[in-house]
Amino acid sequence: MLDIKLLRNDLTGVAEQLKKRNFVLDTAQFQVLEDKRKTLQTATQDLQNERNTRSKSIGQAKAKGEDIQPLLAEVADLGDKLKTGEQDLSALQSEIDEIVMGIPNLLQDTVPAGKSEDDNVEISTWGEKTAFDFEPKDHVDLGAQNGWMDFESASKLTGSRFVVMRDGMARMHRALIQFMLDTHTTEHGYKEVYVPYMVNEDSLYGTGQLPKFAEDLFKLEGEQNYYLIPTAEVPVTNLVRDEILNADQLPMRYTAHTPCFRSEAGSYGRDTRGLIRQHQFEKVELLHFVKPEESEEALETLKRHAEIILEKLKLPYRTVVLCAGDTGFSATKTYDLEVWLPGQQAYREISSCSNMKDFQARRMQARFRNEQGKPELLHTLNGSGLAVGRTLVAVIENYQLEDGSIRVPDVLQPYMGGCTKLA
RNA sequence: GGAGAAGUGGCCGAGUGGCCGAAGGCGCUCCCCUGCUAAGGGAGUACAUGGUUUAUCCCGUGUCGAGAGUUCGAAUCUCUCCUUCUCCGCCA
Repeated sequence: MLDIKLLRNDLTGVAEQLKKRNFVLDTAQFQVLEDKRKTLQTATQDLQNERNTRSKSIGQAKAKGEDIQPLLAEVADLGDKLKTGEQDLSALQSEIDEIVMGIPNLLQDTVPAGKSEDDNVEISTWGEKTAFDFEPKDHVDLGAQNGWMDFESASKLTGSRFVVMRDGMARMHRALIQFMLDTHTTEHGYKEVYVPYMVNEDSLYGTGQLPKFAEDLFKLEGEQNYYLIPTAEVPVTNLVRDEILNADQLPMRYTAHTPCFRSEAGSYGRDTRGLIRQHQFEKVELLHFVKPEESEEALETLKRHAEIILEKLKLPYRTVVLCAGDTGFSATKTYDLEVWLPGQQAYREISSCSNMKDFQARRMQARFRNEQGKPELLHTLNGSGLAVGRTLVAVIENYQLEDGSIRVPDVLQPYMGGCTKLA
């Protein structure tokens, strides 16, 4: 969430900046609620003050053995007045909170204008689009051999947008996870964490999936109100919720492999073929917790760590910076890595790296002790390093041979017992 | 799942209705003393938030696991919930 003080002091400025996102902030409504809040809060606190002062004098009088009956009579009607005041204030406060929680983050100046993904700006490319002297197949056709990728069985077991993988494909999928984690922990300085795949509502509020994006989540039945995680970002970022870290603990870098569960409501008909858009997929996530002045550079570092995975796998890709209209709710700036898929003759998103600055930290009260010894909100960043299922798609499409067999990338061979080819 | 105990500041820990935002200790910061080391003395040190402020200061409000209640007044009493620990049971 945004800083409420910023909204109070510069409401029109904030509204102006949000236009870049096509987000319309009802400033008049906010102003009215804020004015009411100010009056009501001051009045209520005055009443509380009066109650406290009087109660104190009753205590003192009683201690001296004086008659407190007259004093009690004076306070008689205070309680009711106070109660209504407190209730009204808390109702008003929730109304304001709901509005503030629904406001997206402000964008960095370097984010290009634009409405949709068509306006994203390419900033770099790596590798040549893989050339074939035959007609390359897409991953669904390649995966159909030997039952490597079996969508029919998955739909029998569960439904659409799931997959069963077998044999070498399942092994390569697992190898990718190990390879990514090992690279990040041994070469990029990340700490590996294992976290719950179900989280409570507080965690989802902390990272911003709630209250606005509940329809994207799988909620479990039962009394606990747990949700399946849509990304490791949720449990890992919430590790610092309500914590005050020492400055020397920053920067903190975590990597985690988790499955991710997404309802994909609203994406009916999109990417229905193959592995691209599933209800359940694996992801290796990268997270940084940093001091505010370090976060913009940290985004470059994090993005680079994700790029290196693609380069080690020798997969051609490009990096784009998302335009204003395509940048996610909590982010100030996002880079997407898009890998080349010969089967689709297109670049497809395989990693998304974002700097949330203090937007999540404020919701979570995630802080560190600064040089003055005062708690200060830290900045959070996260990115995929990488989405495993889509990486598998990229590997098999780019490494396919004419007979449908698939070469194993050099860096994966040690993770597959030296296997060099899936056939 | 059954029985019991407990949750207080960065940490440990006292506190059973008013003088408690909270003793004491540890840690940390500043100062003094001490010609190394070791040790000693003094002061300060929770968070959020409202008013005011560039910021501090100041004044107020809220917060002792969470929520509700009793009361003029709750860390303290009552209820519900959550979490942790111990013992028993079950179990990958």
